[in-house]
Amino acid sequence: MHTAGVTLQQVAQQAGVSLATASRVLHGSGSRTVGEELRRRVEAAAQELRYVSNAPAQALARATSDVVGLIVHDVADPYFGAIAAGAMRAAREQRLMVMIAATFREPGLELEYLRSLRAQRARAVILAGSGTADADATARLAEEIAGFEADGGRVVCVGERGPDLDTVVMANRGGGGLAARGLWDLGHRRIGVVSGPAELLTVRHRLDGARRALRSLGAPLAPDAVTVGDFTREGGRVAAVRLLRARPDLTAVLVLNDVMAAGALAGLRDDLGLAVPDRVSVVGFDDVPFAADLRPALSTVRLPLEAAGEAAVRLLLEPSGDEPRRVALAAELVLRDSTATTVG
Amino acid sequence: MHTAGVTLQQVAQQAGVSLATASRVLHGSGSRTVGEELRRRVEAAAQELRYVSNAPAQALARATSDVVGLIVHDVADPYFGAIAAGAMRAAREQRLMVMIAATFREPGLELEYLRSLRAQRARAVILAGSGTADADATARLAEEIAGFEADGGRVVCVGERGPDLDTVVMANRGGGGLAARGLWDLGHRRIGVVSGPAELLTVRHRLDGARRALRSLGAPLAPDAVTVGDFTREGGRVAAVRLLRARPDLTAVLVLNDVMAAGALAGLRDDLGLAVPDRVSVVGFDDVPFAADLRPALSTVRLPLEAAGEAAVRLLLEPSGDEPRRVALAAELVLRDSTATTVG
DNA sequence: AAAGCGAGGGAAAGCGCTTTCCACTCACCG
DNA sequence: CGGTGAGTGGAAAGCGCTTTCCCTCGCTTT
Repeated sequence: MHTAGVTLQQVAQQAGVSLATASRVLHGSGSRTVGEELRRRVEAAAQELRYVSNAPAQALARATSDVVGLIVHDVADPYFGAIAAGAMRAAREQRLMVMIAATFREPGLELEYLRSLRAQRARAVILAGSGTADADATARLAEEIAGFEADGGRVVCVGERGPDLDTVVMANRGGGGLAARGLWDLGHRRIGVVSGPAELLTVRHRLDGARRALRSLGAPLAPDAVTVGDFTREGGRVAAVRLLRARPDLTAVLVLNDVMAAGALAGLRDDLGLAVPDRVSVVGFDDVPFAADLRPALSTVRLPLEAAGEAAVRLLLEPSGDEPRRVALAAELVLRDSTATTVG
Repeated sequence: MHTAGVTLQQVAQQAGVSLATASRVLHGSGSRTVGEELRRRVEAAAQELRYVSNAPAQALARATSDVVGLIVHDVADPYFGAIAAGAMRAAREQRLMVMIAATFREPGLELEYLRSLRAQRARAVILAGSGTADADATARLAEEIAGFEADGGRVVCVGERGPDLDTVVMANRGGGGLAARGLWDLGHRRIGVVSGPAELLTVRHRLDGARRALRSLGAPLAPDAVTVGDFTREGGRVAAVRLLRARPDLTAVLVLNDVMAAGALAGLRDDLGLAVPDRVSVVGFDDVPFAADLRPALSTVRLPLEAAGEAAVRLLLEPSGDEPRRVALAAELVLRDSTATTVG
């Protein structure tokens, strides 16, 4: 396999120059120049032989590559899709190749892929998606990250993972507060939360932001006003139904991501027959592309997902300093049709 | 960069064995066995030194790698998200790494990424997303594909690209027919189509399937009943509005993908004030995850997207034969709430 | 005019790994 | 008992490229 490839050696021969010269013409890193005549000959030969350089060989000789890894939970999730799109756009400008790995939400896989990327001698990896509160998994990940960096690679996170890592942080706490206050301003006093798995840091922060805001507003979140579901559409549906059965007095619910919110909307309508927003207001989180197309159009906390992907790639290019770098991205509350004022 | 890595040599030394033996223990391809005692020592040493193999070096020595490329139009598009998810799941089982490249719908980029993957000595590449009818671009792509295969790589397409390529074909024609007949069976006689860019093969086939079905039903599609828009939500909205302004007598419209259909639904409602499905029925194409969450829930032609991604990876693993391989995947019409019977 | 210099070219030493040979050790058999 | 061959271990030749070091050459300096 892959035996038939044309080598630089052959190009050099055909051009009547040395291997070194051919290398300098075709992949030269600037420091050395090659005379006009020879340069022309080499380029012509490469063209003619349809030479394609051998990236692994280059990576070996240079001890670095143009590959950057992107580890996400799920490629089909619009949240990660948006981040990935931003990252790939930025990567393209830097002529980097992006290698995406999906963990399907298994922390073990995350570790495995990080190792694999390390084996690839990827120049950097972006860890997108929330870290978990599982101390053991976090420690092993930290160890692997340290190893990766020791090998000279860069690691940047999108979303909180730990204080020593370069990260693009999105305003999860801030967004949670924004949503809670937005609901409050609409007159809502009995607000519930449909949360995701508590071990996800993102979820914790969002919930925490909402909780604090509500407390400072003088209406602390009751324990039975929070319910947990899977971070999927179905999880959102089930949890929302459970929440409103337990607390039928709630007039508004904050759902901690849009995909779950889509499920919640369906559950409230189809399973419970509750009108949104007349009977209960719903606010989502993320503002994924389809949020505006749900009916009622979903009010949600917008996170600059694509920008986060781009920021991550930019961060990658800066050498890591002594201080961990942080880029903070703000959230914004987008009120659409799933929220209404209440007299209650 | 990447200088600090532990090498196999060091592991061998620490274990007191030769490089060859260490290689056989750690990456051995089965043909040779190593004695119990030495094997144990090597494994212990690797563990202790935290050895991580150098994939580029392996790729160089073996002349093959574990990377497979996946070229899509847009990672944020749920259509590709689903295909990618299927592919990654299958790849994982085979311990392959998937490298995703997004072309953002520029044919030139597709070529560039294919070259780049070839340079990486990727074991295979999956070309997802429709080919184009542009003969020049297709020819240059074919040439690059031939080069890739000459180097020993495999190429598999998802969606029609050319008769000589191994491909996973989805029933685009069949699906178009299904949708048309479905609408017909609901009593619709004046049916329009919101199409995507005509140079996309997928679009052509879908349109062609609908056209044929309608013709055989005795109600050929009038030229002014077809309108073209961008393959995006906004493109769908604009085109649908244009179509129904030009042909207000239409009682049903087939939109050639779900993302566009979401836009069409919005346009018909907000711009034109036309009730769906009472005044006009809408059928989409693909059945992306959010289709059921649109209101009215979108009737659509379901394509087995994840299965297609998986099938592509499986196809990759089979050696390419003399005959190009084809895997055909069926479409299915899913009737939800955006379609209704009409009295005609 | 001798020395110094910068620029362009090539030889060759790796980069870290796989794999082909070759060497050696033991049964085991004729 | 030499011969045979299976089972193991190691030496070493690459894989295709980058890069250091050295050499030559044509000029400018003093």
